[in-house]
Amino acid sequence: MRMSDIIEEFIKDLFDDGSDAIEIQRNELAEHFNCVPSQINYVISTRFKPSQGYYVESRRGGGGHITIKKVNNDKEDYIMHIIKNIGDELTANDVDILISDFLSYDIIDTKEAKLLKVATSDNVLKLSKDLKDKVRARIFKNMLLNI
Amino acid sequence: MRMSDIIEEFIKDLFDDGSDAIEIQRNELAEHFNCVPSQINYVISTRFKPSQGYYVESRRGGGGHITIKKVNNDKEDYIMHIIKNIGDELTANDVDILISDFLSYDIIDTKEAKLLKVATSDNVLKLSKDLKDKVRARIFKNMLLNI
DNA sequence: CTTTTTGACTTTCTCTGACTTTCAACATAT
DNA sequence: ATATGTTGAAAGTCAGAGAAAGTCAAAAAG
Repeated sequence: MRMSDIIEEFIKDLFDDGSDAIEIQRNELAEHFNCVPSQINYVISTRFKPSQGYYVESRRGGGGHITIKKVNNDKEDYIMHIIKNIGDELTANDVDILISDFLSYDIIDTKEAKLLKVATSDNVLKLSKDLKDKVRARIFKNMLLNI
Repeated sequence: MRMSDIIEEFIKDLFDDGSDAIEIQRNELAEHFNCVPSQINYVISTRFKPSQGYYVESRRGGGGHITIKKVNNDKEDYIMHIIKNIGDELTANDVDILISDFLSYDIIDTKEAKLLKVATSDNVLKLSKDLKDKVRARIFKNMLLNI
C-alpha cells in the first residue's frame, strides 16, 4: 500500500472522535511515517481538497501546525430540506424555533442568527398580518439559501 | 501552545471585566511568563495592532507601563452615519449602491452583502411599490445595525 | 503517461539578547 | 529657588537564530 494512502487514512482516523477539525504537525507526522515532510503536503493537496469536503489552514514558524476542517455538506442538505418544508407563511414564532434549531445543530452562527431574526421580525416588517407572514416566509427562505 | 498565544490570551482576559483599557508592566509580565521582556513587545505588535481593534500607548522610565485600549474602529460610526441618512424609503438600486460602497470600504464581507441584498430584493419582498421601499428601508437599516 | 516520492531551497513566524531611549527622582551647583 | 547633572528603572528596537510549513521540479514507481 502506498505511503500516501496510509497517511490519508491516518489523518481521516483523527476525525473519528467526532470533531470537525483536527490539527497536525507536518514534521512530526513525517517523522512518524518516516517520510519527507513535503509528502504530507502532497497528501493534503491530493486528498483533502475543498471538493472533497475539507478546508485546510496552516501556520509556519515555531509552534506551527496544519488544521484540517471537515466541511459537511449535510448542512446544505439540511437547509434545503427545511426550506422545502416551510410553506408560504411563517410566523415570528416559527422563525424563533427554527433559528434555535439551526444554532444547536451548528447550521448557522450567532451573527447569521441575528440577521435572520432581525430581517424577519414583526417590528421591522410592520405589515398587516396576512402580508407579514408571507413576506417573512420569502425573506427567511431566501436568506437561508444564501447562508 | 506557543508562548505568544498564551500571553495574548492572558492580556485579552484582562479586558474581561468590561473595561476598555488595561495597563500592564512589561518586565513584570515577562517575569510572570518567564520570557524576555521584548517578547511582550512582539506579542503586542503582532496581536494588538490597530487593524485588530487595539490602540497601544506606553511610558518608559520609573513607573513606566503599557496601556492597551480597545478601540471600536470607526466601522460602527460609519454604519450609524449611513443608517441615519437613509430615509423611510429605499429602492433596490439604492441598496446596490450602498452595498458596493460597504464592500469597498470593508465594512461588510461578501456573505453579509449577499444576505443584505437577498433580504431586500424586489423578488423576495414582492410588495406594492409604496410598501416595498418602506419595508426595504426598515429591513436594511435593522440588518445593518446587527452587522 | 500519471501518480508518488524525495530533497533542496524559500518563506513565514517566533523567540532571544544586546544595545538604545525615555522618564522620574534625586543631587548638586549657582 | 532654579537650573543642571546623575542614576536607576522602565520600555523600545533590531537583527539574528531557530522552528515550522510551502514550493517545485526531478527521480522513481506503477
